[in-house]
Amino acid sequence: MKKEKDIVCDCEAIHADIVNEVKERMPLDEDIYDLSDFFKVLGDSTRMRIIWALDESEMCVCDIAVLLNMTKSAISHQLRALRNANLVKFRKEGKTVFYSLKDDHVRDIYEIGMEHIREKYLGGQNEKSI
Amino acid sequence: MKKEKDIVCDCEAIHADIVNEVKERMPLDEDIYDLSDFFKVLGDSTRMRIIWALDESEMCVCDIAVLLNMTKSAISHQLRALRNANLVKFRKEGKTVFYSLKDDHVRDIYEIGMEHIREKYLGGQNEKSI
DNA sequence: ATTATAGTTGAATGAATGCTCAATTGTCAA
DNA sequence: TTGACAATTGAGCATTCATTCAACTATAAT
Repeated sequence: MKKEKDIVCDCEAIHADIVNEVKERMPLDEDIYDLSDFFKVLGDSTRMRIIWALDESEMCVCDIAVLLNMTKSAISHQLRALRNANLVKFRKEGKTVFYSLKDDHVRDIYEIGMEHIREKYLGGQNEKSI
Repeated sequence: MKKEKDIVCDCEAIHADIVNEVKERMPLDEDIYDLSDFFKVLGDSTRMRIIWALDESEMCVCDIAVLLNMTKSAISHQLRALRNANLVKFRKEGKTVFYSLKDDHVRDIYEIGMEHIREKYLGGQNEKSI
């Protein structure tokens, strides 16, 4: 543990007024952590493919594994992450477990994400010399 | 044309019809990677705090470092990630570099994120898995 | 009970990643 | 030029994380 008095930063605030003002408005660390943890779940291509697939249709673990050409174990691990993030729900039917998206938040979110991605290339602010 | 020979999964598709149907609708891998990479940038608490701070006010690297109690180097590294993700822009003024948010997408995105987080605890029927 | 299948879990491993440290660039002022 | 400061960069290190592997549970059929 570090002592509170330790100066972590190797500089002084250049604009102390702005820093202090922003500091007062900063949200709780807990909220920041929750939010970034949530996005962290979306920040993996395997989980994103699972989400995309479940947005098309409810599917069992085996189906997803075949679809994505991965092992059931790998899929199951990632489904747990999605469950913990409250992004998917499931129902059991015999030996089979069917997963599906929990709500429409995910759809909204990756639509905005795609919008941003597209603008990144359309707006071509740099290195797009046409 | 594709044989099912190169299947890595340790199982057969239980519902082949659904799998094939979803497979046709799956987006390009490249789009999936771009999208998950985008969310990956938001999936870190330091970067999320920077974004939140820049949403309040334009700031220089040193200000952000003091605000978050981190080194300029650490902040600079993360700002580069945010630049690469097209989330922030900057302007130089002498030795100082001022960063700010590039557009309103970020705001929209973390508002939806917060909405999801809140519902997670309100509706929370997800129990701990042992 | 035995066998088979669907799914989960924990440990291990290799890759990805965030921060630190040291060196460097670029700018301003004596 | 010299020194100081803002900022960037690359290497090294420690931690995190996704996948693999093996073992395990649970359900169904014979």
